[in-house]
Amino acid sequence: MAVTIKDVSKDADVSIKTVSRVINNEANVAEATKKKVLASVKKLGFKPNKSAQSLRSKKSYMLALLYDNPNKSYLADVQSGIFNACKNTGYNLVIQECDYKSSKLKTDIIEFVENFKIDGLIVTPPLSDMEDFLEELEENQIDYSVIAPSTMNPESLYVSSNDYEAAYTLTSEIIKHGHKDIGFIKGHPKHSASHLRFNGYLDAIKNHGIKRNDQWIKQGNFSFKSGFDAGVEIFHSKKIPTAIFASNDSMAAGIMKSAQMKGMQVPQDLSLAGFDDSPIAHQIWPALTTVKQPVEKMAAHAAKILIAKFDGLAEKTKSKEFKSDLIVRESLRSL
Amino acid sequence: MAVTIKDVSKDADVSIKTVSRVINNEANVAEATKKKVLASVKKLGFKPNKSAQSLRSKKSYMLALLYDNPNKSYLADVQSGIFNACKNTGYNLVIQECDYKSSKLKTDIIEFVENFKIDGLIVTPPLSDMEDFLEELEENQIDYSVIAPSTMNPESLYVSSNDYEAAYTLTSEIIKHGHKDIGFIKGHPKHSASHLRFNGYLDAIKNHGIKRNDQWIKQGNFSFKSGFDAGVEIFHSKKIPTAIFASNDSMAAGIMKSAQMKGMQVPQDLSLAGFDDSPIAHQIWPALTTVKQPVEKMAAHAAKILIAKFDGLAEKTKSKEFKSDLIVRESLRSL
DNA sequence: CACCCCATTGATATCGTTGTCAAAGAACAT
DNA sequence: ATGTTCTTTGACAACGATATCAATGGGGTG
Repeated sequence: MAVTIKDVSKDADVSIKTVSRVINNEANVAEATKKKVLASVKKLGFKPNKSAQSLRSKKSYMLALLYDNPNKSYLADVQSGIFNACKNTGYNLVIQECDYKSSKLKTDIIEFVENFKIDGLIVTPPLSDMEDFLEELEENQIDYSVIAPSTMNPESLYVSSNDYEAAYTLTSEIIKHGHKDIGFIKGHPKHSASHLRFNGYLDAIKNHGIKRNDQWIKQGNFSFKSGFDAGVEIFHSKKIPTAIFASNDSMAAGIMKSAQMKGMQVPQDLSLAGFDDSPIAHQIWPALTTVKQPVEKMAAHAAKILIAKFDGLAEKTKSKEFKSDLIVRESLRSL
Repeated sequence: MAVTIKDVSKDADVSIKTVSRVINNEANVAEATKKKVLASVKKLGFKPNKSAQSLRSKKSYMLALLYDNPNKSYLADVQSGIFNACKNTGYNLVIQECDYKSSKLKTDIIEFVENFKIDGLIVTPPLSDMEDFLEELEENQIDYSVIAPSTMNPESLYVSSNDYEAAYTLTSEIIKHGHKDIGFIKGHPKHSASHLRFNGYLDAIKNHGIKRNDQWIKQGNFSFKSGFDAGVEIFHSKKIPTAIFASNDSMAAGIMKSAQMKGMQVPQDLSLAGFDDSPIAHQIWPALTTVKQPVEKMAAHAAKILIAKFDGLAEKTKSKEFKSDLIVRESLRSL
């Protein structure tokens, strides 16, 4: 049989409430008592029973990750980050796949949270961009932390990245390499990152005196196929750009494939850039110039601020914007 | 406040124990009583409190997925499969990253299971190949279900795939395309799938009267880089094979990159085949000939048989071997 | 010295289920 | 009619923690 709080209280010769106070770090416990209790805890190897804690305190010590069909490597990174943040905190991670288009989304999630007494949610794009969904959570007093939200409410918990600046920088880099005819593939319209990246691109070409050419600007949805299709379309134009900036790496890889199938060489005939630095960026040849976001760190931080809130340490850990790094690889050449 | 079993018992005018009997589908409840209770349950929208159930019955209604740094898309597929199997069963999924090399692995996992009262584990490679680890689980009476185990113990719960046959078939297909000089990149030595695939290759060439050439057989570890390195090595040989079969797609992509960097064209100068049909297989050009395993279905089945065991339906859902599909794409050409 | 205050501690109720065990009543055999 | 067995049901304890609130005692104040 496992060690219970009762065993500890007997061993340390105090009441069970005092043991409870110690393991919960409550105030007003004499230093000597605390030491005595902690010694017994260690000696007996006592671990509080989660179910009992949960039942009494209405907390489950579980966070849930909400996602909707993201890029697989993105998901893995996010998970990994959260996982590391949870380590040694007593919290655990439950994953929950959602369908952002479902009309039952809100009720399903709320029911899930109530049913499992989930303490808090970590919300990823595109769910993070659904204002009404987040509002619903607030109305139901569900705590959450958002990764890459579209509007950064200073009241709420979030982590964001500098998508706009990074896209601006990358576009400038392409221009510095001598390119003037630069196409752009937009990301999934429901992701706020898509618009940020697009605006970064637009402002960068504008500030460098380059006119926007809508023939070279295509709508994608972050999938490989949408990039491939966009590439096929662009390569049908009379004039072909010398460089294309895709809003993520999968789409850039799609363009590369469509270019190569047309007999074009990257980067000799076409320079390419992506975004995210997902595994495929360096697993193809030539490797993609791209922007690396610290996804794992961001996810870890999202978890940390949520846990900090529960533990009343909100002051120490706050919402934060993370910086991305430009990674220049072979797919971009100088003209 | 949420509806409790007490509310239901009052509404249905029975004791709480009877309500408990009904919601747990216990025997010896009169049909009329059962109906009455179920009506109240529905009317009040009663959902049993997981924490209380868990505390009293020592079950958590949680499965844990154990994995160690797998291919990201594999992980996502496995998760997705388990997730679907859990839907509407009342079980949920917790994920647990492990380090198979850690000396504390066993104790860590056992502690984790006890701490969170995890009902059962789903074990993926390479953990599924560690006999002593699985034995330790049995000794501690921890229920588990294994994905792709190295030895298929009919007593235990597992799902497997026909790695050997698939590798044999794929190799035969390469031979049918006229290749006689066929290299092979082995997978991670701790994964039983690596050996199965290698043996499938070996037997296929042998049965077709082709002699094994160890210069073209390299040890990899399933990573892109290990494939790349193996490619570099092989292309340094005096004689270069006309085709290479890599034990997974990442390594095949690595070889492709190293070939392309050397100025070789795939499949004109070299045919390639991979295994797994991971996203990269069709995101590069030429797309990889490969073998597709129904990973999601396998994972779902692994979860199902575990849950069936808990619910006493073991007879209905059993361990099972899944068949893989050969997918021939452009990376393989006829000589 | 009497008084109050505050820090510390503990006895006991409580969370919402399931487990134990016994009672009540129906069914059947003697 | 009586005894035996089986089905159905409920009263109450138990799971292992936290919450409430009152008791204790040391220290400061007038």
